[in-house]
Amino acid sequence: MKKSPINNIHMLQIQKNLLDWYDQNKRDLPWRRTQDPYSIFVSEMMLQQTQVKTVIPYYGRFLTELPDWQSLAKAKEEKILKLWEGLGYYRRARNLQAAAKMIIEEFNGHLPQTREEILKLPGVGQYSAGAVLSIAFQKAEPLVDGNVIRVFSRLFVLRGNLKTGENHQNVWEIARSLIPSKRPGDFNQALMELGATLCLSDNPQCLLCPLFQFCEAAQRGIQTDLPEMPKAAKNIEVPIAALLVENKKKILVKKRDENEKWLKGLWEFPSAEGKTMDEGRQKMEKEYNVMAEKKPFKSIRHQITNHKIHLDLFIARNKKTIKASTHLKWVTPAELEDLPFSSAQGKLRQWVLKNFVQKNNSK
DNA sequence: TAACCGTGGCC
DNA sequence: TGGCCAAGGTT
Repeated sequence: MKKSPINNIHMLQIQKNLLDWYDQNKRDLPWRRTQDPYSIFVSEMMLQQTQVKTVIPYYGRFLTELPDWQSLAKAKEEKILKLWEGLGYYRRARNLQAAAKMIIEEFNGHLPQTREEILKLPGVGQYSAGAVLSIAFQKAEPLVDGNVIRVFSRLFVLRGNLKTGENHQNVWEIARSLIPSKRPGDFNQALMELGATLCLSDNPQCLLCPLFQFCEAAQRGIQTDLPEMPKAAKNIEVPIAALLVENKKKILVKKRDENEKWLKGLWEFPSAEGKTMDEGRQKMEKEYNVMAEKKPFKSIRHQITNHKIHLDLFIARNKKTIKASTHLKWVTPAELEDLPFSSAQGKLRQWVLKNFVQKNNSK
């Protein structure tokens, strides 16, 4: 174990300055108004790799519809995905329900209060375990997220990629050495709050920072050089052709199943990836035995992590009726709106509801 | 271990 | 406007 970069006096002052600053400056966030472990757990799942501003509207809606472990465990997956629609990383939503079921079946309806047990829940890693234990149960458990990494990298001038290997372990050890037994949840949140509001990646507000006098990087004027992040992966272009098939005022949609690579359980216009858009379109014509127009009805560009998706929607005429199944469905415009869609295909849906359906109804 | 999973906001 | 990134987890 590496020696901590701080002595005891510094540690106490850092704790005090940070907590005092937090008390004066913390944002009024909905999950800071509750002590309910379930609500806090839901907030932490939503906040994984997702900014506070994005989560806020989802959080209240979700808890109104699914206020406790029981209702979440019993809910239809489709309902949960609809509440999650647009938030991304949809595996989180499915894991959340799996966690609710496990809590009811294996933990007597209550969140476990040890790191070892809470880590057994799907979708809970070291960060979320620390967050829930400290915030909901006042356990002196540390947490490390992107904010903490950025703050520590500057406070102690930690170099290299802090997200992997030995460096990452070191950050955790510092976090553990710093956590106070009094108000651990507030301390953890204060650390993240600092990273989210002052210790910013691009333009850190060092003059307002309660830790300025302790910050090694600020003293040396190298705060914008830290943290040292690895280069992002190169983007990959992905053409995807989607079909708009209509019959008797109903539209054909497909549910993505379990062997899909991503967006599992979400609905979409039937679609196929190809090396080129032409190839994708022809795949679809063959699979559904339809004739598609050569020109797309609507074209969307969408970024998913490092994939640049070119999504084209082609109007198709069916030669014979396509049979519905569990994964293939004919829906009315109203039903179409109620299905959980991904963001990219959701844009297509919006366009269809606005332009295709209206035009169709008026003739 | 490193690549993969989504999205909207930001400059 | 294109590239980068955020209260991470999983495999």
